[in-house]
Amino acid sequence: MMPELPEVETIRASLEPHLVGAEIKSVEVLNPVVITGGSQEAFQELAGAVFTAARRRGKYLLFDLKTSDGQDKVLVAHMRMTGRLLWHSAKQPLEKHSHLRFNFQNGAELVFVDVRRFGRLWLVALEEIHTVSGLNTLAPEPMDEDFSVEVWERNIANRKKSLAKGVLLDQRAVAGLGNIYADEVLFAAKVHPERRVETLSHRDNMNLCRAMQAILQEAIRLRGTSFRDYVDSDNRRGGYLDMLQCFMREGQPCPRCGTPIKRIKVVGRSSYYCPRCQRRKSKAAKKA
DNA sequence: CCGTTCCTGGAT
DNA sequence: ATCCAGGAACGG
Repeated sequence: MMPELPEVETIRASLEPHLVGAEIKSVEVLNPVVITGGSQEAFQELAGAVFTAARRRGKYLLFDLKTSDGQDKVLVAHMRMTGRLLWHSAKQPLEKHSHLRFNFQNGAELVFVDVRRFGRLWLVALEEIHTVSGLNTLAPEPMDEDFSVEVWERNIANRKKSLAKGVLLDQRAVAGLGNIYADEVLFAAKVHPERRVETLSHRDNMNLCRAMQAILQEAIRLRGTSFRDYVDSDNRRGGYLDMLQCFMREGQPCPRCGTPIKRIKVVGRSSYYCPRCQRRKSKAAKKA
């Protein structure tokens, strides 16, 4: 559930060795509603194409393809809430809510399954990749060299009245965080989810950036968080669940100070935080 | 710029 | 039977 950057990266990494070099035999569009970019026919015309790379950008998966007539195309996938991309080395009966199936020459198959049908697929020419909604306005990767506290501060400069939680979830401010890791980052940086970003000190912003990088890196290492039913393409669960400090821990003692974790709604999302470690007002604001 | 909408299964 | 979860597009 809720694939965020670490889960999407885990899916990418687990798919890469299977997918790269695999030649498509046929594509079955079982439910065209998940196709946002490209037509049903365009997907079916991928027969003969070969996957050449498995990339990730934020929560988007980018699968490069070379068609049989030499065109460069990209299959873009966003899992949203419940999307799954499953690799089967041999044919299997279609499970419920299967929407698209790639059949490969070697007998393997790749199935896109999504109970809630929020997930989206695009098939675009490589040079048209910017037409994928959200991808063109996506902020830098928090783990990349071109991300820094300066970039972060620049990206949040025009939305000073916004709440910290809302900005962490905004893919135009930083790519890849969702509800789980946003709460964990705020906890690690000791920032209240409802803090207005204009009140954040440079030190707060540094702590936030450091927390993003450290938490995402560790979550990737542990293959993501399987909080309900998230699995990677090989049906494996992630190991970060036990590392969660506040998410889904309402009423349980804060790992730092023992104060019971609170749960509130912020920008329409459940937000878990420690009311003692994460003060709503900055120290400077309280003195004034 | 915030609230609403999409969608289904699981919880109550 | 009703409510709730939530990423991102969309509308007021």
